[in-house]
Amino acid sequence: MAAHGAGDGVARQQPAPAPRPTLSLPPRSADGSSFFASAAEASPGPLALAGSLFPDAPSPSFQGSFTQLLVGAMGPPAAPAPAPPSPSPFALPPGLSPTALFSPTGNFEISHQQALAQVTAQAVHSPYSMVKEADYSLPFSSMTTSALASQHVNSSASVTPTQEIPTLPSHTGNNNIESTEVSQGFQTPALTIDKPADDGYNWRKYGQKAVKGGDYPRSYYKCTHLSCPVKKKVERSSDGQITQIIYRGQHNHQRPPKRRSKDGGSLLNEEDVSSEKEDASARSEQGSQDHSGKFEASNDGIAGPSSSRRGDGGDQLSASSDSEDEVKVEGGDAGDGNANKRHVPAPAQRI
DNA sequence: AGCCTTTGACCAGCG
DNA sequence: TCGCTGGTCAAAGGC
Repeated sequence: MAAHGAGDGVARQQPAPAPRPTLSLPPRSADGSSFFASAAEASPGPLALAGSLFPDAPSPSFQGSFTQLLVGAMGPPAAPAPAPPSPSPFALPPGLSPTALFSPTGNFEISHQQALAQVTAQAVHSPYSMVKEADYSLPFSSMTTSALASQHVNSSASVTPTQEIPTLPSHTGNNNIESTEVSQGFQTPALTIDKPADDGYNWRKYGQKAVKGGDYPRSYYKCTHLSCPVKKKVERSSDGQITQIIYRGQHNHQRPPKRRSKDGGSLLNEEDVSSEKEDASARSEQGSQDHSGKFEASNDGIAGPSSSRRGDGGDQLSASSDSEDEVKVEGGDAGDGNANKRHVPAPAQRI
């Protein structure tokens, strides 16, 4: 109720033509019914998934931009570590040492600061730590990088790529995909930009709502690509910093070719090109990770004036699976950076 | 001119 | 069955 505001100046009259299908994406998206998971088949599992995420993470291109991210995985001292199936559920990118994120045992060995330090250093390349929500509930002690990141970020404020991880290829051939959420925890920049994450895709915000558990409104974004079903939810902290990003679905297209690299400068060129190539091939095997693996810092994730945002036409997936993948990305900075649910009493009220 | 963001309302699922 | 919450739609406005 409160959230749903009561009166608005816009008296929205609905002719109520026809009951809209739950997920039906209007004209823009063709099938709106379910999130495809074609890629799902290809994905071996979280591990592979993660691994594929950062295939070539360490790339010079990153330097300029991604500063933040990462760290999310560092949890408070006593991480529950529900004993995941395997010691380290996630394959980290070459450049990133696992220890920075998790200890082999599942516990976090390093202290915040340490981790931070390492992470920071490495974060530049690969920011993520993925956690399967289902498996763990890592309380991300946020803050960590944020401060740090913020510094970096500040320099390139407008560029802040925030977190990326477009859509994981899918999470694996999981059986219970229903609500499986892979959460990747990493911190986000202290930046407060509207564009939550520039993963190279263009997103359109289609909604915002104050969720109960969260203090702040959660924003809903859709990939603007024609028939791309990918959506993402972005939660922010009081500062406006992104605390969590949940990707849902997989891109059935490649990243938009052109992306202005204003500040970040280096992002796409090389990667883009190569990524596209890889994409094609990779897609068959991995789904759509390619993008995931690359972090591009571009400031215009969404409103990129330059390229034609829509209509690349790349839809080939047969969207036919109901598996919805949700990938969580946490960027926290809020003190509570709790991964899954933070119990925040006050449901932020929207002004 | 077109796209994106904002924002209230509607709808469905769940407890 | 009712109420709550989350998710999505769609009009209006802005860039």
